[in-house]
Amino acid sequence: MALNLDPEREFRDKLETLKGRCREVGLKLTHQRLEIFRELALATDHPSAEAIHKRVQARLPTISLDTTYRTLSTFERYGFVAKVCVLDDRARFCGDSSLHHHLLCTRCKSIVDFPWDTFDEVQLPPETEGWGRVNTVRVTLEGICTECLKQRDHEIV
Amino acid sequence: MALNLDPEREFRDKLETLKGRCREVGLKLTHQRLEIFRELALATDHPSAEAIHKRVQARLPTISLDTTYRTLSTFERYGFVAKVCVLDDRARFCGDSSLHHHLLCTRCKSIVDFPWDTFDEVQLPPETEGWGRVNTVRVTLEGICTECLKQRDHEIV
DNA sequence: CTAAATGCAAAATTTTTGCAGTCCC
DNA sequence: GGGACTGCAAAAATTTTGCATTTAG
Repeated sequence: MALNLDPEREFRDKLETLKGRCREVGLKLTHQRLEIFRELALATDHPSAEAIHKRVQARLPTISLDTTYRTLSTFERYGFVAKVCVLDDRARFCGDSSLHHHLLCTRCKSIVDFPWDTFDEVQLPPETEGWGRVNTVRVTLEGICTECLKQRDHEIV
Repeated sequence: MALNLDPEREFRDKLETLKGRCREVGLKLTHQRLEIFRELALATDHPSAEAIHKRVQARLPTISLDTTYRTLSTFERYGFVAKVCVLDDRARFCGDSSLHHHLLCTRCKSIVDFPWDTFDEVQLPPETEGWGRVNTVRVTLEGICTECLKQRDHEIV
């Protein structure tokens, strides 16, 4: 959702950050990695590894699917991108590693980000005390998006 | 977490519900389905399809893995069990279809349920308005459980 | 120049499917 | 008894890996 008035500008900033991080940890910034990162940073639809691969192929026709997997895995390990789960079979990815939550349409599997500032400071319930150290709070709202509600009226779920 | 003073008793209640629901929708209650349901209803660790299969094999040595998959899929379609996502590769299942949330240890991948009564009536942020119809609110707290914190001291995440 | 990354092909893993026989209702 | 369900085997789908070659730093 996070309004993006100048996506290209924002992308350039993200790219600078990426370059810096890669230098810090000794990762090489190849064409393939660069394009995969661009695709994810500019995408708003949380594509799967295969979808990312197809999109990147438009710019780098020779990129292989396994490199896409390897790169996503590497990026995820360093926190440059995030894996999002859809209760489906394939993983979906997110170029925005800042804190946000997800709206998931269980019919068309679309995912939309949304912020929830007041929730970010919410107090966790007492039942979670003693469990360990909580690092991230992820809220997923499941439902049916307006598009799908329009299309087919009232089926089951 | 939900304290279970008499799991067998509670299981019998769940079983009656299952029988009723199956009759309603015309599903046959086979040995295989019964044992898969029992395993999940009594489990607290959100096993994978393969783990469920192995456990059920102790009682039904001839049950096949594909039947396990088919049954879990059927049960999920009817809402008798739930699929839980671990950002890992394999799906994990939950025999408790009532409203609750999850604590996920990113190190050992253990999942613990917890209730959050005050949260259940929380007001969603304005950014979600107009998206569509929200059916479920799922909160996942990611972190490191005490067991893992004890074992290996302070590694990266 | 050198270690790391890529592409290819092949494998591993997880999940699904067709079909003949079996079992619940 | 009849249609739904199971087991078997085989396939499909997703993700990972070994190795020779290429490339970034």
